[in-house]
Amino acid sequence: MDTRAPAPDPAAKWVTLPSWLITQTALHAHRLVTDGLAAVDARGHHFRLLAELDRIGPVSQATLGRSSGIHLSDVVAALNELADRGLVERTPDPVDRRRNTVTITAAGRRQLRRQERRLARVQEELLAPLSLPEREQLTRLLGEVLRHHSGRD
Amino acid sequence: MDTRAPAPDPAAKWVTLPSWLITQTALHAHRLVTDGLAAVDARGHHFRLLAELDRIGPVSQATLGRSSGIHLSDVVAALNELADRGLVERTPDPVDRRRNTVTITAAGRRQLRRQERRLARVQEELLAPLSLPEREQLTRLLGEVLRHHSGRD
DNA sequence: GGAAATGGTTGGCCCGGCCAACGTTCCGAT
DNA sequence: ATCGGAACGTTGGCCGGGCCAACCATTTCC
Repeated sequence: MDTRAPAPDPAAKWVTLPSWLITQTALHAHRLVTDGLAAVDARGHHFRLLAELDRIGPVSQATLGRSSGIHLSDVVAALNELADRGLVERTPDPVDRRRNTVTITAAGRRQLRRQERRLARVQEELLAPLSLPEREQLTRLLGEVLRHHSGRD
Repeated sequence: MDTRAPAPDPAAKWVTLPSWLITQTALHAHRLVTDGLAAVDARGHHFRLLAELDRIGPVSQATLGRSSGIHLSDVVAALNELADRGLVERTPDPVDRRRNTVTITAAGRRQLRRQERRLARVQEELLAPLSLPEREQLTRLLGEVLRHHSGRD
């Protein structure tokens, strides 16, 4: 068959619903990010975890999950993959034996830099059609909406 | 354990990346839409299919999939569910026996109205923190980005 | 000392987007 | 007129990201 992503008929009225515009734009953004990260053998979770690890230093998996907004069960899985690649180290916490202390390795930091470079280019690509003030407008508005829906929902 | 959606630490620098803002806002939008539709026992695909069916009249599944931007294999599944609920009718096309002609029923149209009402309220909820001109700005900018990434990728 | 909370792990579900394979039917070019 | 390629419908499967439940070990609080 086809088989490819068909773009919906622009005449449909629902394609102008804000919820549609946002989720659809997000789909493209997600694709760009996914592809960009895949080019350095990573996925979204990997980046977020490494970035937080680099920012806040060695922590337990639970606090890492909290500060990166990733569900603990997913943290476990992603951390396994990162550890397999030697980008991260898991060592038992001597003071609290329930905990694993997770530390980013030098290789992990290098990989993080690669990912950051990649993602920077993705932003450029994503917002290509917008002028600089428009980009700022957009991020401001999105930030506003996001903040509103973050405190409580 | 927790178990709840943790919000990432706002101090992380990656939470200001446009790609993050968009996908994250989309997550909230998606939740609102999903919940709204679930309240009338529907999902996104159902709405899109019914809406297109109502707009363009009886068509084959393939063209329906194209005009609603849904992969054919997913159209089949969603159509099964709609047919089970009596919201849609599948009749073999006499002139081309490969095709099924899909028609929205009266009940389907009523259900569509319910969904539309629901979704209208979702938009309100989603954009609550924005003023009217801001909402227009946002939809304009998103539309722009979306258009840019739709021609080709 | 014992109940409750916390940490890690495993296994599973959902939605939406996608792909591959297969049988049926139709159509166009030779 | 035939025969190859294309379109149609269907099934079954994969992926990413978000989530939940259950479970055991450990620790903290009463």
